[in-house]
Amino acid sequence: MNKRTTKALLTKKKISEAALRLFNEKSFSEVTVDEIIKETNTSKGAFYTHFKSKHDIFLEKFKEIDDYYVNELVHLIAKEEKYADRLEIFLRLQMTYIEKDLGWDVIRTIYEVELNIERDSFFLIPDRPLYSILLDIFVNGQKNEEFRNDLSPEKMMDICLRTMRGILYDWALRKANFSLIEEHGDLFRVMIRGLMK
Amino acid sequence: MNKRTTKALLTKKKISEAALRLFNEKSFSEVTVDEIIKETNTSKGAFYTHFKSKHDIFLEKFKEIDDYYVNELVHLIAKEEKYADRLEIFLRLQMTYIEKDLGWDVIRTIYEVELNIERDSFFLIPDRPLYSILLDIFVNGQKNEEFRNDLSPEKMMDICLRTMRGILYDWALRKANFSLIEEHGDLFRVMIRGLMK
DNA sequence: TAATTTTACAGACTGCAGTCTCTTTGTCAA
DNA sequence: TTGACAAAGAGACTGCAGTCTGTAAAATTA
Repeated sequence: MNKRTTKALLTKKKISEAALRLFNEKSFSEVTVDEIIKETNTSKGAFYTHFKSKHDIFLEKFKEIDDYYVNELVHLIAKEEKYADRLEIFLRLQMTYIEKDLGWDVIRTIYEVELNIERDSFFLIPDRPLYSILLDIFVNGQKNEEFRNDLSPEKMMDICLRTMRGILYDWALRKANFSLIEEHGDLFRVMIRGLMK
Repeated sequence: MNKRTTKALLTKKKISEAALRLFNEKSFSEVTVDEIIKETNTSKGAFYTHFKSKHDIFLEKFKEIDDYYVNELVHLIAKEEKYADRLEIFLRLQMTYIEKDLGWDVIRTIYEVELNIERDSFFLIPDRPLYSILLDIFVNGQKNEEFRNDLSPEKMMDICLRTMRGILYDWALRKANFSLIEEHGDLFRVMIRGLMK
């Protein structure tokens, strides 16, 4: 780690922290890049050497949190015997995390940005830990004779992901005017019932 | 209808038609407002007296199509005896219409724009015919003892809408790299199974 | 029919994300 | 040590959606 890299990393950190703080104080769309660089005494050049876009700075942090948190969840569900229970608890913890820690504006922004054509998608990265956790549940839940086996585990994971995206999209759309924690259960229980033997 | 109004309506139509043609030729995001007004020999002033935004011109047409088509669907499903069958057929026809007639870019654009905070949402308008059709199915399907009755029809409609949004969001996200017509069945059958007695 | 008001429209202007070019300064090979 | 190179950063510039102000002509009122 030489002098130049150290300084560069510091600049990146400075920009990232200021930006995230501002996103939090206002909302993502109300913060401008000019504001961020003014606040940090940097420049457009500095900003765009470190981040591909204004969204990128946001997604980078999100990835970090997402990975960390999802990995934590694995341990919390591992003690459940039934995979259907693991799934239910996992989904509940996810929704709780999203509602309490991430919040509405974060989800709204991510779901909006993911549909931008120019940018590369985060949801489509195949090795998100979220995907392997779900797949594991369905593979083993089928072996355990809990889930139907006329659908492949991959198919079931797709169904589950689409259902999650549906409620999260709706939550973002409605500006969080219902509680994810309270309402996710109805939808997911219907889905799980449809997936069981 | 006086002279001024007639001319204004003509201008609006001219802009709308040119814009929709261009959106179709390229894609929504590749067409600029400047291009539209140049093509139609009009001006920013003209454009923005008739449309609230570039998205608006698009949504206006979409509403029209949506209403027309959804109203048509009512008749096509009315002959089915079982409400669960009505629901399944309705969903299949919807997905077919979306995949064949609307296309991926239209759905992508709408789902993206709906998450914009500044604009008023189309999905949240309570009297979309889509909503009354679904509600009718659940109300009568419950009376008919087909669907479970520990969930209100409104709740069931929410579940159904969220599931639809989930698959459509995913389809838009994946740039239509799977066929809605072929794949919607797995998801919706799981949902319907979860909703049945 | 003259005076006043309204409105469709023209086009200059603003705000913002993102790009491009140029400069400075640290790094590395000889 | 020095000369070539690379990479961090500065800031002017571009492209685009949307706003603002001014104007001509139609509609309305007197």
